[in-house]
Amino acid sequence: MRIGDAAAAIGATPRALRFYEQRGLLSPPRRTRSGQRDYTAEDLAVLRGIRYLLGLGLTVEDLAGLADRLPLLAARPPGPCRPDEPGEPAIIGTTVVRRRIAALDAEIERLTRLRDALREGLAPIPAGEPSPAAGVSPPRRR
Amino acid sequence: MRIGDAAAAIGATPRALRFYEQRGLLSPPRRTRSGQRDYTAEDLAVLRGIRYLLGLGLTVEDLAGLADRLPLLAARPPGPCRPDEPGEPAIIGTTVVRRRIAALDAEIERLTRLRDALREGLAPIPAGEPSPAAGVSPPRRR
DNA sequence: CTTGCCCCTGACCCGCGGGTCAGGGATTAG
DNA sequence: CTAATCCCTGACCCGCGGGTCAGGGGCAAG
Repeated sequence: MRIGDAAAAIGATPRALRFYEQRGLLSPPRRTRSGQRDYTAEDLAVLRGIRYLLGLGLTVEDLAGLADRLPLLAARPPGPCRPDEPGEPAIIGTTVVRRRIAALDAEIERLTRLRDALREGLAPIPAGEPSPAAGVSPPRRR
Repeated sequence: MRIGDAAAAIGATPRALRFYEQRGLLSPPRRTRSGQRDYTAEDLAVLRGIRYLLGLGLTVEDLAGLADRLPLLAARPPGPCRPDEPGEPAIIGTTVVRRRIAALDAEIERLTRLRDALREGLAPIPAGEPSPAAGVSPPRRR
């Protein structure tokens, strides 16, 4: 299956598939004699898993760190993950996922505070220099 | 007052001050004969207002749309804003602020759903193409 | 006069998940 | 054979709030 059809099958674009490959989320698919990418059904399953996890809020970088487990996840019989089972792909419960949840929590709290401050109305503008940690610019990770 | 001192006084950088000026948040300050920017106390007050509102979550673009009201806000005696008073700078209660609050609400809800899905554990990967509206990529405004 | 710090403008850089183009080759239908 | 459609790589683009550099001028102290 060539890249255009594969992309359409999972609801993505050819560009996205090449991008995932470049970032190491997906092992490079076979090529035809003329150099065109040829995706197998297993590749499609892995790609669906990638899209699913991205949709859950994980980043491309997160998934690059889990790349070796992604085929296992895709091959696993459907059903909720049991992180404590040995042999589970253990995507959930990994450090990456816990960190992402913590990051989401922090971001949610930050936005909630902002919204409340804005809703509260305009308090007097503090005279001194605003605390630099007040974060006028969004958090630059790493 | 030259730009370095002005920036230090409000807890920003010279670059940020030039940036606000370029984006129309701040009316261009006077220049010395040699072309250096010279900030007055009123300029500093407006700048503090800008930093404060940015810290509340408004964007530079939002403030550019309110630029004419910012000096009024800075000159106003301190105290909470009463949006219904005539003559108030009426920053709060303007369309811009309501839109920003709505945007924050939407973003908070989106992140909350993501976090819950991630916390929930790994549901089976849906077989079909993931709904393209599921927003694997963050919302591209406008 | 020199040294050292400040200021000027213009231009490119960041993260993130790709979109979009440019220039060239492959595949397929008619 | 030709035309249409696909695919390849490499490079630049987006928003956002500035950071950082490059190359040149200003200004005060010693």
